[in-house]
Amino acid sequence: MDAFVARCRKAGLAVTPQRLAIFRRLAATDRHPSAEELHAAVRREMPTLSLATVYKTLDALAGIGAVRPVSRLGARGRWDANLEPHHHLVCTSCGTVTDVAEPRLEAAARPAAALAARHGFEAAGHSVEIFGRCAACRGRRRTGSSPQHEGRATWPRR
Amino acid sequence: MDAFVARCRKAGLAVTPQRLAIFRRLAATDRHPSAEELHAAVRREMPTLSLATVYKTLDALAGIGAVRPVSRLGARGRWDANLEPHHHLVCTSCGTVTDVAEPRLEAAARPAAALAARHGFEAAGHSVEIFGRCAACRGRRRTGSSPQHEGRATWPRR
DNA sequence: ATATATGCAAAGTCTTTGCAATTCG
DNA sequence: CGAATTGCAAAGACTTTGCATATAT
Repeated sequence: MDAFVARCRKAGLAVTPQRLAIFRRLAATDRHPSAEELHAAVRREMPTLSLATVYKTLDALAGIGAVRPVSRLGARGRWDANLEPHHHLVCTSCGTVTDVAEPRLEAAARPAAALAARHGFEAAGHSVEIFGRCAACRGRRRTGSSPQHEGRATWPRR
Repeated sequence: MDAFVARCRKAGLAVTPQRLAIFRRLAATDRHPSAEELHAAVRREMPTLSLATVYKTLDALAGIGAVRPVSRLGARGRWDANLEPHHHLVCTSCGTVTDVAEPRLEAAARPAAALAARHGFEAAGHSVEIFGRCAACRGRRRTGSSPQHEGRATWPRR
């Protein structure tokens, strides 16, 4: 919690009761709540909290890397007809997703099935998501100088 | 394409021009389009196609495993304050996401950075998504007898 | 004091649903 | 022909935005 406050200060973000409550709640669960679930939960102790503030806060905290979306693939539905095992390079800057087929990555995830079984989980498949910056975005250079976390939940549409 | 038709027939899904066009388009790209992007694209050759049909079709095709959402994590935004490297067991039946920390998976995914670099991609991290059925859903038993693909894009909210 | 953040309400975007007309098997 | 599918329009769900008020530093 202290680290969180320090992080906010360092980034120039005001430390408000709302942000503290939202972060505390998110840090206390591993259930990967949605904005609405967080809102409902935090609201019990802070009944005036608005849903809009939850959205704004998550965005702000993701921006400083204090929090992150569960998947880097963005919040919108995207579809694939490629049923072969393959993995994804997800650009956290522009949001493009590039397929990669790499047998070594297959082997890599092999311990996964055993791991899953230990949780009583019946694994049907897996996929590896590698996130970072694509060639095009690297070429474009970073705009700012402050550390980039690029934790936004969605990206501009193509 | 023949395989697709066979798959529909086998599953008892009617083979309509709309479904053919949507599948053909999706199979022809690796850009992981959204429903709206597909609609726009297919519409050029089939101007009467409605967006609602695209949604219904993707859902139907995912149900027979002919198509799948890019991520099994669902289309809604979910958040995480756990910044430690960890992976996810995603239940394709109820949609719950369980964290797993497994050092061996870390090591195993090491070829990822090199792989990404070969694509001009600057990897910042990765995560492994293992999908299947969680213990609770296995206990609940399958309802039907036909093959389950459970490719739906979203799950009922908790 | 002043720049930021909050809360509200309205607007915007994405997705689902109900239903009559149409099409597939 | 009977069941399934389509297109439309309306409803629903989720997220963002503008702005006046309140708050953090």
